[in-house]
Amino acid sequence: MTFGKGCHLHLIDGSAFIFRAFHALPPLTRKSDGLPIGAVSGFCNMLQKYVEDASGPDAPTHVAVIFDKGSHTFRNDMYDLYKANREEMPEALRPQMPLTRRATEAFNIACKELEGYEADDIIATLSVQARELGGRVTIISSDKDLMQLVGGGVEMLDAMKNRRIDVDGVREKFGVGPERVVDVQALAGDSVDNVPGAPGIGIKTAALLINEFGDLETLLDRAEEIKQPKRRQTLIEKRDQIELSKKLVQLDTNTPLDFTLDDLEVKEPDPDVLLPFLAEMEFRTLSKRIADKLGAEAPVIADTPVQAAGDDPAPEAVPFDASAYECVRDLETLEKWVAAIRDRGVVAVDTETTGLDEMTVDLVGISLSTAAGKACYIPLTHKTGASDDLFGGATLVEGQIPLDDALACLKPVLEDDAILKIGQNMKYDAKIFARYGVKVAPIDDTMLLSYALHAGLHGHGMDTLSERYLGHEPIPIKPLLGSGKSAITFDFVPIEEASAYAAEDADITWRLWETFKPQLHREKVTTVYETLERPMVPVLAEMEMAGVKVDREVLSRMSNAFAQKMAGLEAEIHELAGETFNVGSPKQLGEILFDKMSLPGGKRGKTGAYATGADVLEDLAAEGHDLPARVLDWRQLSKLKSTYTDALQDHINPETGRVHTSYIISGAATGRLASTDPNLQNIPVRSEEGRRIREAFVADEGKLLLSLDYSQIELRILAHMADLPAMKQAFAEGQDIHAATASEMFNVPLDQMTPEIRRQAKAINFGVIYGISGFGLARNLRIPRAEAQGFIDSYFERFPGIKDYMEETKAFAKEHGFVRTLFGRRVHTPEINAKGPRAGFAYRAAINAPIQGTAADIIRRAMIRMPAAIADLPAKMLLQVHDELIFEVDENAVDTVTARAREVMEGAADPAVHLNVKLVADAGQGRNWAEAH
DNA sequence: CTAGAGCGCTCG
DNA sequence: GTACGAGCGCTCTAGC
Repeated sequence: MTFGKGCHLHLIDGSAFIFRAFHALPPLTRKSDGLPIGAVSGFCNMLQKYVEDASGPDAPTHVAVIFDKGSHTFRNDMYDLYKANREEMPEALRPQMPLTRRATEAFNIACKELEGYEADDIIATLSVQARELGGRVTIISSDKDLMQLVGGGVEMLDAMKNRRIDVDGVREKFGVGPERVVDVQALAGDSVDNVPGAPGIGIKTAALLINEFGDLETLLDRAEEIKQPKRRQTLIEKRDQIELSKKLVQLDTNTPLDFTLDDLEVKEPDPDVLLPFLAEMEFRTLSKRIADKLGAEAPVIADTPVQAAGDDPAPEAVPFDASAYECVRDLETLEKWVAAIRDRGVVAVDTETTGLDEMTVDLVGISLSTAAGKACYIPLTHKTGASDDLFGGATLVEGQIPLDDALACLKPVLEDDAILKIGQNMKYDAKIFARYGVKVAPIDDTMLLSYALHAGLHGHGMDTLSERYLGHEPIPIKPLLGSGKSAITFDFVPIEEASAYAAEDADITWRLWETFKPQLHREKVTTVYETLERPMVPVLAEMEMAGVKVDREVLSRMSNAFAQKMAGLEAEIHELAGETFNVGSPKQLGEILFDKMSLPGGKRGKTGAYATGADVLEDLAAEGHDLPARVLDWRQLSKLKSTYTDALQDHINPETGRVHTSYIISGAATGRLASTDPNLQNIPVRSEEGRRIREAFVADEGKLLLSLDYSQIELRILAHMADLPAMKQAFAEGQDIHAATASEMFNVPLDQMTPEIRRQAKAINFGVIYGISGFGLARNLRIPRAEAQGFIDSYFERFPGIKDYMEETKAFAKEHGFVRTLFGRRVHTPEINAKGPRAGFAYRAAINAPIQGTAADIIRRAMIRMPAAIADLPAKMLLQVHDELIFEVDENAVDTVTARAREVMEGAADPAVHLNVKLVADAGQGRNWAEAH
């Protein structure tokens, strides 16, 4: 059939399909030989789904899958940095690229690519040709670069979200019509493709400008007329760069194709070609399904696994469907769910609450899921009426199971040892349930599964995971709750909407569990998950619920004292400046220092503002300038007041009189915890004035605070891992490690050590842990770079194991894309093979991660064993600060607890790892944290 | 008013 | 252009 009026051309962006498939699926391999095949599998499934969906009245008459070919295109000739910061193709994906071409042909769909051109250019050319012949075009892609083609019978279809994008859709995305999209892109640039654009101008501003001036050329010609000085300057100065950007984003509609639209006519797949291909790939489920469709016999695929048995197949994709969720509004229905859970032995659980602070919020509803697509929501305390009316304006919505009845019904399964409860960030839900008298156990946590598998690759929030691994964008909570002043709490969300949202969360959690759990074995992180991640949940939940007592009076007094001092300093600063300004504004301060007073060294950062960091001000103060010296004092007080004495008071729980932080288990890529709301891991200690904040952290009456901290744990780990005999011996002899290092490096006997030499050695020791560089050390010690490099060279000479460790670690990271701690924790370093400064960052992070991560593993092991070790004593573990644990202990039991805790901490590496350096924990005690430290 | 970016500072 | 890993408060700007 000749292409013409009435024809409908579908153009599929093949690369997008492949990458989507690759990232959405676990790393599947072909059973017979282990060839990575996940992307091909996903690609075939997507093609199959496409073919099924594409039938019907709006079916295409012509279709092609378009691929990129080669990494060098004509755009690189215009701009050699085009797509320069693209990550390299993952190793597992490379061999799959040709297979996806074969797959396309096996489905009997035209498969097109052209050396030196991107798929987008071919798509552009074909779209224009089809339009000129009076046909319609649907581009199956979500790539915004293709939006310039929309209009005049050309539309886009985002296959993942199943959303059509027409001219209005483009307008929504870019603020201009398709014909002006390239103008907006030329201004806004694109960090993914490394299109420079105009710095400081994003899509919103670009659209505004284009709409005002009509098009890019007019805008650039009349740039003088722009009112905002910064924009005007940017557009005038960066004109060449903007014009180049336009050429980069403008698609080529005249690519030299060696085929015509007529060649793309839709053809039925040939079973004799397609089925053998699927058999070769060993896609059992898919070949069966397609064989049924084509009315042919499914090919027999031999089952010759090379991998361990118990290797689960990828979960079959069940589409997300909110209408399939059940809203449970009576006890009989809930009992049916409970029976189903008992039958299944496992359930995904999620709670909905009135806020985010587990210690104060109320339970609003519970959702459950027992299979992909099968989920329910149990509304419990949804209300209606005025949410701010404290006098009964809000009333409970009818048709909800009474809270106590529902909990009584669920409690037996939630506490049943034989039933696994899955959650996403289960610590949150477990704490909520605990407050309602339900002790949830045993558990799995999809957030922690992802963390064990993917630390360093991406975040582990549900939205990220769902989009990445399920290809599904969860219902956002924003539209339900609103924002700002008008925001409501979840109990005022209508049950219908709440139900769809909440049940979906449980459904997603279930599917993530199905996706991740089988991968633990394959990726060899089962032990990490089971001994370092999951057991942290109950331990941290206990610590967080215990909280630490904070004396409001102490903070309040300090706050007043700080305020007075600050007022005095502020007056002095204004006096010295000769005008009043906001001392807290780095921008205004910079202008005073470097413009008005013309002090030396005014360096501007990337936003054009002067840098006024402590290092800059210290240099100026050292030259005898009073104003920067006063500002430094003011800043210190300001920090202490706002972040600590003031903000901390707001975190005192009125019921407990204590501060309950929240630890994020998957917060740091290295295995460290992070503390939030409030962060109790950065309470001041280094300055005398700051340290006094710790006096406000107190023990309850009759008790003391006890602190144990690992002495030099990271250097000890380094000495072990890099095998540094001199350092190991110094530790064995209990020497001052920095002095010993200095002695070794500078040939100074210990009894002649000076503080200055020791200080330098200390800086170098830390530098090594951080992935040392001459530049970094020079800046830290404020010495010339060459001198710093000399220090490093002699360090490497005296401790040759260091160099080997660094080289081996780097090589391992480059080969595998991750590094490991002594306990097997993986920390991914995806940028290690990048180009430019990013590689440097990745390299230093790779050096540091095994050291910092091993220390994190060790204290986690100690924390997990601690509750049992002190169970019979009147003591509670309250806080962790990376290498320190803080307890609250009855006065008369302090010595016993110290001994027990020390034993656990010092033996925490055993028996999994035998360190050839001993671990030492120092202890301190007192009425408050300042005394105990 | 609200959201987000950037800066600066706190800790191990 | 750089030391590694985090969280949070303030200012400033853009946009509703």
